[in-house]
Amino acid sequence: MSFVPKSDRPTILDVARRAGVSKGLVSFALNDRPGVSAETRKRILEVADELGWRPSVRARSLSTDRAFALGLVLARDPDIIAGDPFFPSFISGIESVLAPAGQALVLSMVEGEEAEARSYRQLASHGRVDGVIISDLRANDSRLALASELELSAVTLGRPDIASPFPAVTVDDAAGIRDTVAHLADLGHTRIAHVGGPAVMLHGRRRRDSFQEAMRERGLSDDILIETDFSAAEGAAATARLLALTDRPTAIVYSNDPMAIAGLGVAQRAGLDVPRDLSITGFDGSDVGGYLHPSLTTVKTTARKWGEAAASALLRLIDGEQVADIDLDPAALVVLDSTAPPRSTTSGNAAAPIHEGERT
Amino acid sequence: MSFVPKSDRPTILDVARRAGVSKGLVSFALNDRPGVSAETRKRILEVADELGWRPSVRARSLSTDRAFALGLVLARDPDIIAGDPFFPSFISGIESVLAPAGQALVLSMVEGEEAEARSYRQLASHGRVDGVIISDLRANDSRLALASELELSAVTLGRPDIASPFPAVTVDDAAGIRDTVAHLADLGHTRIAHVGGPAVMLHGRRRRDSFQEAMRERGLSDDILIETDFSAAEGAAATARLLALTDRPTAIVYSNDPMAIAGLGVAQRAGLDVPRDLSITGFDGSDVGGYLHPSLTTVKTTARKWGEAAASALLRLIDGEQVADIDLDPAALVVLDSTAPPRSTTSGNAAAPIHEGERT
DNA sequence: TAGGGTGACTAAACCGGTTCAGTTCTCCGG
DNA sequence: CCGGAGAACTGAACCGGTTTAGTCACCCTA
Repeated sequence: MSFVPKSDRPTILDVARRAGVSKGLVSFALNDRPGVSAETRKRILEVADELGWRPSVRARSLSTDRAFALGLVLARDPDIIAGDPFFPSFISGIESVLAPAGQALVLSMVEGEEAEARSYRQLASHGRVDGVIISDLRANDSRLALASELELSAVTLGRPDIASPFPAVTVDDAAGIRDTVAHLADLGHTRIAHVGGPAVMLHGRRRRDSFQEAMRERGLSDDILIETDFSAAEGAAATARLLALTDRPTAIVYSNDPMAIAGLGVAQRAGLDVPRDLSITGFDGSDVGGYLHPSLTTVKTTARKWGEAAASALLRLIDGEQVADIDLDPAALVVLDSTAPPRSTTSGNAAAPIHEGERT
Repeated sequence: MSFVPKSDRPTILDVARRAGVSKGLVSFALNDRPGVSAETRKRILEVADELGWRPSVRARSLSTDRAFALGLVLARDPDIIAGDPFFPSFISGIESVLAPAGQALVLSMVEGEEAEARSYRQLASHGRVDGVIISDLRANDSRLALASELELSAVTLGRPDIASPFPAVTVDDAAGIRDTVAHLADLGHTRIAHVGGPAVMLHGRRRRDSFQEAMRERGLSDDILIETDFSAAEGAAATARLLALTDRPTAIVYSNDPMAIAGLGVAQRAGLDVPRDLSITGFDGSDVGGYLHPSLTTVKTTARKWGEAAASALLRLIDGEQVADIDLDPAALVVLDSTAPPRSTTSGNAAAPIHEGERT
């Protein structure tokens, strides 16, 4: 009859017995609650340490009705997210806050708004998360009401267009767009187009509005606009349409990098010299943009910081703190080689022919 | 004294009382266990449905010692992941299996191997997940032993180079590389370079080995190799070095798309005409590659299917099933415009000058 | 010296499931 | 007609924490 070593991790009861107290007192000591004498607390913590005891998240979860986890639901087409450098950096920012706090991130990637709502409901009803980060805000976004209904805490990325019970963590990308327009206008461009994201997405709309505002301020016409779904495919299609215009723009401001890169390809395939025949700018700063020929002038946002700020705000909110809106450093224009003065400031008709051996 | 409506969700006890049975029996009925008569089971399930009862994941978690969640730990630099279209599609594939199964995905993004190990330990000790998907396998990967030690179930993406207790879910990317080399050789290329990922990563190494093998089979020299970290930056640097060779290659096979795109930019900036002076191929098939000028010949892997297969294999494994290795459809070459016959098959010295108005 | 207040601590209920040891009832064979 | 097996079901322990009500010793005050 040999001694069987107990392989299981110690529980609060092991600690209590070893310290000669009740398990309730161990719980008090651990959670810094009053009613424990200083020396007893010390002894308990020492024993806990000695035994290598870590309280079970599951048990705490059941008794405190908390998940100790945050949720992020992404509802965009994976192919579009794939081109977007935002989320990996953003998530790594979240993670850097969560890991030290002993919290976890539950990620859900779905397609379509119904699946999105279902996902939120599932996270809530399964008690998987205590709060959610609401990204890619849409106009009149139903997720605000949904999160309230589900009694989830939440922070929004950007400020909603409707009354919101949740703190917003914001980056002023309007500044980046304004700088972009100013940069192009200073170079001498007057016909500037904007290829934007879906207007139903607030940041898509905001960038478009900022574009128009900046154009008007300069006395330039603000109506060469095309709305897309943020995909490279639609960015390419939009570019083709713009280049086919009789009085075509000399510069295009894209709302993200994948579209700008696709647009660059389309322009080059049409025989245009970028930036001499056409200036191009992106948004969100992908790594690869800097290595294109020409390298891409873009607006860099600080996705990682955004993730950190959102996660820590949400944790504080869940802890019952009052959390105010947070404004992060504005997005910054990075000027590289895809922008230059238009070929001829006065007469723009010396441009290269639009059509040329296109394939596909 | 008014009646206070009970806002909380029903528990198993509510169901039991309403059905006139003990809560144990409700549990049996729910889990399809023997010992419940057909009509009683029916009644219980009806009552459960009527009350809208869903068993609490937390409570089940505590009593069954299961998390009902899977973990994915990504240990690459976020900037590198950002350029890689693989993970979003992969994750969406995972999700499509998990959501209907009532399981969740816990995602962790860290930098460095120590942080990676810490993350696995935390997931395990907090009981956050029942199993993990091990991606980006490395040579002699310590995570296999770690997962065993932590008593986590696991599946690996690709076959490890050491004995593994876990099922592998594999895509034969060797086929894609072989096809790529065959395609280039058929076009008449003889000096073909390979810009690969880190050799410590098995898929980086595998692609390189496949490249060398395919080259040797054709009787071509297989030693123009550069190893990188998969980043656009190193892809660009590698390209610059290759172009500076006295007898420079007429084609470059890159191990992922971001490097190929960066390489394309470098070549063009050096005044080369791609594909006439230099053919270029990518790997993994980013969305944007198809819109570049020239559009990028690449190898498309089915990331989404990979995610589905890995998740469902892992769920079955956790359920105690025996799971065999799974081989998915091999990666397929997609020929677009970035590959063409070399300018001159016999004498290659009519190439354009390397240096030209470079900025940055 | 009784009464009241306070600090330290314990016992037990509780969170919402699962599981196991029994209990009851029915049916069947000898 | 009795004994035993098996099906259907119950009651309670259990998972590992938190929380509340209550006990006890001690000190201070009138």
